[in-house]
Amino acid sequence: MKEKIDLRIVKTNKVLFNALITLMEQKDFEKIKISDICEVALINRSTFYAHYEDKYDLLLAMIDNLKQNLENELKQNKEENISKNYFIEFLKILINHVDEKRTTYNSILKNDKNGILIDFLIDVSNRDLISRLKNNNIIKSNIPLDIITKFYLGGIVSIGIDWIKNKDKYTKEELISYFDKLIPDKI
Amino acid sequence: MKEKIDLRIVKTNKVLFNALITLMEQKDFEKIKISDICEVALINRSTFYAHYEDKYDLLLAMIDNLKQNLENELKQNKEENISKNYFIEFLKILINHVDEKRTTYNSILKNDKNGILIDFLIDVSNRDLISRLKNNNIIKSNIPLDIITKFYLGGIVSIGIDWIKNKDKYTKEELISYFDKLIPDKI
DNA sequence: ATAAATATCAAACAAAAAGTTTTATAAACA
DNA sequence: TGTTTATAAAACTTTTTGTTTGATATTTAT
Repeated sequence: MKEKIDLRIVKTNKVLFNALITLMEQKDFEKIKISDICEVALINRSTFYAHYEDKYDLLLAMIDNLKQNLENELKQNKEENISKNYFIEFLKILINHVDEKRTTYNSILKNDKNGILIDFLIDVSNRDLISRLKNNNIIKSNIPLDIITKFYLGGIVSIGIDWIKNKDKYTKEELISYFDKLIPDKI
Repeated sequence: MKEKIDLRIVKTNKVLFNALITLMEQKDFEKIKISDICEVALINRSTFYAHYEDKYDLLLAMIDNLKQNLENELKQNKEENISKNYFIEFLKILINHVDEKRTTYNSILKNDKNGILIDFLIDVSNRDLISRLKNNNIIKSNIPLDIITKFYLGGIVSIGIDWIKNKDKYTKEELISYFDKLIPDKI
């Protein structure tokens, strides 16, 4: 089913991802040159072009990789842990995931690439959020469901962005308790 | 107090803004060349460099211009109309403003520049939102105020983005009623 | 209406970055 | 161990950026 990928390719991708993150911490995405990336990654420029069209292509691949990591962590938890409060469970995993990869997320957000992040969060969290909102007044209030989910996820991402940018402003536990209060369960 | 700006400069700025919007509808911001912009704007490339450092500089100027427009519309309304429900009033003006400049906002959002938009909205709407949230349970729930405002504004922007992208999915009136229901007044 | 100021244009230029190609080498695979 | 294939190195072309010059046209101010 899943083909083995040449170790060299895996390695090259890794150093490219790391180089991009490092550079995005230092300067605007727009100002980063492909030659900069290769220099930091210690690979040849022709090798870069063998894998990616341009730096934007590389960025998308990196974000896709992040998403896969998160999805794996979520799947693993679903198998082990069967709690009733799916959404809070989801938020805990999300927050831990982001916390562990804070540098990466920070560099993405610093460069205004959060539209991509919101889409991916919506994709990944929709079901759990809906399970939380079911049976409450909001969901009965004839507002379309996609509007409701966009609203709460937008709010979560907005706070999340602030949290990533301002490390140690709030603890993870505080964050979860805020979300818990702001997103209606049963009213 | 305010100095007169040479008509030629005003004109150049206008065609540059328009050209950028036109191009952002067609392709990614990253892929737009300064020579493209000048070609569409029908100005010389050296004229571009006389005004802006690069295309990002131009984008920021364009967004700043939008913000000033919105602020003027808000100020005007504040003088004419003294309603008690400041925040809904604010939302109405905001929605009309965005609707009139839909192409512009759409092109900005398509290109993942919404981080900038959220900051500017927070800047522009904070007071009215807080006036709405005062005296309700949320604000008494010992969640920091900036968390609360970020949450609701993030939600509003997230829905707004969807609305701009999917024209005519909901009417302006529906949109306002959704916001009104989703953002607690008194509970 | 005219003079002075200045923004734009045109064209040529230098420099930087992107992107391609070839061959040799080294690493991974089977 | 032999075969495959990714990477490196280096030279090269093309594209795009950014700057400079002087001539021209437009705007402003008198």
